Amino acid sequence: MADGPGTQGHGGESLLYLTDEQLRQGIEAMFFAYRGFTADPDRILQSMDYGRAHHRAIHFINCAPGTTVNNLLSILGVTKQSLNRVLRTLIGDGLVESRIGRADKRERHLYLTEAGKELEHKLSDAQRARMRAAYRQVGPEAVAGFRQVLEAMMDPDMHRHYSGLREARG
Amino acid sequence: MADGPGTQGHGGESLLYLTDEQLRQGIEAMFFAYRGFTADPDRILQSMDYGRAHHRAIHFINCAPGTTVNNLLSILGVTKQSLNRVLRTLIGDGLVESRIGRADKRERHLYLTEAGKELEHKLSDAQRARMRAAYRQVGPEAVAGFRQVLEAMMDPDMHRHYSGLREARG
DNA sequence: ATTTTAAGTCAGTCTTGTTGACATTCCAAG
DNA sequence: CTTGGAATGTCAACAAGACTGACTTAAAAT
Repeated sequence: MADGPGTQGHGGESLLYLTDEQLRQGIEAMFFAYRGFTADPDRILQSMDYGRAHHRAIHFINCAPGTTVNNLLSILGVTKQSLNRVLRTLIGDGLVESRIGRADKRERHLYLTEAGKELEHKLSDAQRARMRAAYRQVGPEAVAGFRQVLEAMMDPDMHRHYSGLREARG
Repeated sequence: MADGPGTQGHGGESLLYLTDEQLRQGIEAMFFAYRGFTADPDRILQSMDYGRAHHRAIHFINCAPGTTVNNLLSILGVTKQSLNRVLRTLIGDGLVESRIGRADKRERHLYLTEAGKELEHKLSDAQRARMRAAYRQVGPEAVAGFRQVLEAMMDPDMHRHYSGLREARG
């Protein structure tokens, strides 16, 4: 506990970046940044009676068209009851289409309709705009470091989903 | 829309890190990483009938002892009513002390009690452990980049709070 | 034929956000 | 001094979105 600089038992390189104070700053930065990260889509969603839950569903259905409910469940890390409430409204509003699987008729495969794709674009454009501005401001090396830290912070299960989605897209 | 590589209008340096696909990956990484980021404290809190909101309040009261309710409000970005419910349980459980301001008797100044400090340590130790593991894994340059991107992603208001807290601690 | 799996539903609870109404305190203009 | 805002904080009621648990239906696997 309460590690100071140099108490890591290593030697040689500077370990200043591992002090409790540095870690605390990282924690706060993560907190404030995540708020900024979700702020723009949240504003759009609020004006149409949707919430962040709808955004997440739309995002991952768009990434992996034809995904099953079960698969989406494990990516989002929520219960099926919780997801189902969201999905029901999205299907009812004609943003998502649910097709019965032809191989396994128990499964429902999820797709965005044209209206769904339109909303997805609106939301991700807003989010990407902020991300792009930040990326452009700091340059490619900082972005590479950013991504490395984020990946290292994920739970192994989440990292599996993350790389899975990346590979599926090439 | 749908920027490809090199459509930024700049020239020279590689802008591959600004493609829509790269930005999309950054968005997903942020989503999954934030879940990991909060997972450990969430587990601790769940076992004691508290939630993430309690954690946030405790964290920032610890950073800025004697802060007023109003100040905490603007940092956390919630309504005073929402914060008040959380604060009431924390005060009732003896983790936070609320002292009436001597200059302005409308204000309440907030402090952690010994029990409050104990819980704060437990929570931040868990969160720092994950952060430290990630930091150690990727090295100081990546960490510097991580912090740069996070700062660039914050809303200006949030960035003000963030630097404010940093300066207050030296 | 039985069991397991995928999906959906209904009911109830909890956390945490919201708005609205209200009490207290401060301060400044009359 | 008094009175009328403005600021601060509290109480009450409600909504979104997460959770659990029990249950149904249909299809697949054994």
